[in-house]
Amino acid sequence: MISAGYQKLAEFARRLGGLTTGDAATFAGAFREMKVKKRQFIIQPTFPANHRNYVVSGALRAYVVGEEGSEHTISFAVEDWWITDYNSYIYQQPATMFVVALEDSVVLQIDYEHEQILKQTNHRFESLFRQMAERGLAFQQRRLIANLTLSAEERYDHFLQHYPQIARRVPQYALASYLGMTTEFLSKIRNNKVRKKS
Amino acid sequence: MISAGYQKLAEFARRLGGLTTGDAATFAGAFREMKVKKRQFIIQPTFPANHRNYVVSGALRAYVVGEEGSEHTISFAVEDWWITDYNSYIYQQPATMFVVALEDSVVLQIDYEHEQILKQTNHRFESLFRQMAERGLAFQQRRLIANLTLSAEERYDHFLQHYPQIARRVPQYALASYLGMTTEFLSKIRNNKVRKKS
DNA sequence: TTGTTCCGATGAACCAGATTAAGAAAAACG
DNA sequence: CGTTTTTCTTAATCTGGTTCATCGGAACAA
Repeated sequence: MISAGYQKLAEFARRLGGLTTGDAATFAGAFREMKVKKRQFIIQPTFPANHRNYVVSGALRAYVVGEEGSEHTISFAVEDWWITDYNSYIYQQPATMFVVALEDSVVLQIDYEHEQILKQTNHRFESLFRQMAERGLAFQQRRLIANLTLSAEERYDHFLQHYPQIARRVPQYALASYLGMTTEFLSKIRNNKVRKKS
Repeated sequence: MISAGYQKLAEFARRLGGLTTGDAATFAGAFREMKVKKRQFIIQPTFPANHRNYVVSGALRAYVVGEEGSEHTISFAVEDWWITDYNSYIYQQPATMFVVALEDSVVLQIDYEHEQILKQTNHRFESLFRQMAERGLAFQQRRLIANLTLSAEERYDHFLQHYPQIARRVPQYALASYLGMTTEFLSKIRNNKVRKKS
């Protein structure tokens, strides 16, 4: 009996990559399951990020720490999302991010070498990874636009609109640092304590 | 006699994708050359971005226009770089960006359908596009970190360090809006008119 | 159960960077 | 060329968001 996690991942591969059931199973089979406790790290600076992680359940957060010690959230991942220090993973260089579990979670990990083999053995796997990267890139670009274009309050509203589940689920300090503002200010926005125009 | 532009693109494909000389020529052959005059647009909102553009010479700029009419530069592209409205291109939806030439330029364009055919016909082409997307994603992530982590002045210094040629080449208003600040403030930074700490 | 540590709320003082307005310099153009 | 348009500079003023400091509650450990 295959775990529910592997089935979710296989379904993901079938949906996005158009893989056959057999190929999807092969794909998922290259991953190994890992349980992560709340507050446990799966990626830390200095060490290279050796895995790409598919989230089966729970929630994780990637962040960097600035000069003065302030944390800046780079990404969240909940069920059916992916997370890693992408820059570290693809270039196989030391990570600059932390990736930590916000809740007890289950992830499926593939390591760099296995991923290379997968991509070489089947054109469709290669295509799947390409699509994941392209979607990630498009996502990042949309986020960048939001950051450049919107005010703090608008960024929060925008996030709420697009990811209401996540906004409710992650701690406020994590969301604030994702949106590029302080916890205090997000608190004020949430409680409507910000002077509005007119 | 093949134009110098096609040779540059073929060289790019050989270098990044590890293509044979023959494959690289096939790859480059799927593109068509286009001359773009300064101030000419190659992508505009409403129309879908039908092409991925490789810059042979010149410089281009992608930007969005916010509510109130302010421009925000999303990316620059000079020789040997790529540019398009990625979100529009991969999902084949109406563009939200403008892409305009900052100088008279020459670009090589491939349209969406031709790209799909390329990817299907040769695993190595698929792999090349995957790598381009991955690098783009890693690049975006580094930029996001810089935006979240650094002050306006630090962002400028950081950019200068990494892309001194571009900083000198593009108009100041374009650079300022790329770095997420006003032209006026960038002017102050450049002329050391910003109050420094101690 | 009682510390202890973490997390969010609130308010006052402060500041990095925006806005506004005007002119100077440089580039485009006929 | 000279003229027109675009780009850059400077300075005064203003503001969205930060910083700092304090408090209350919830989660957590022992």
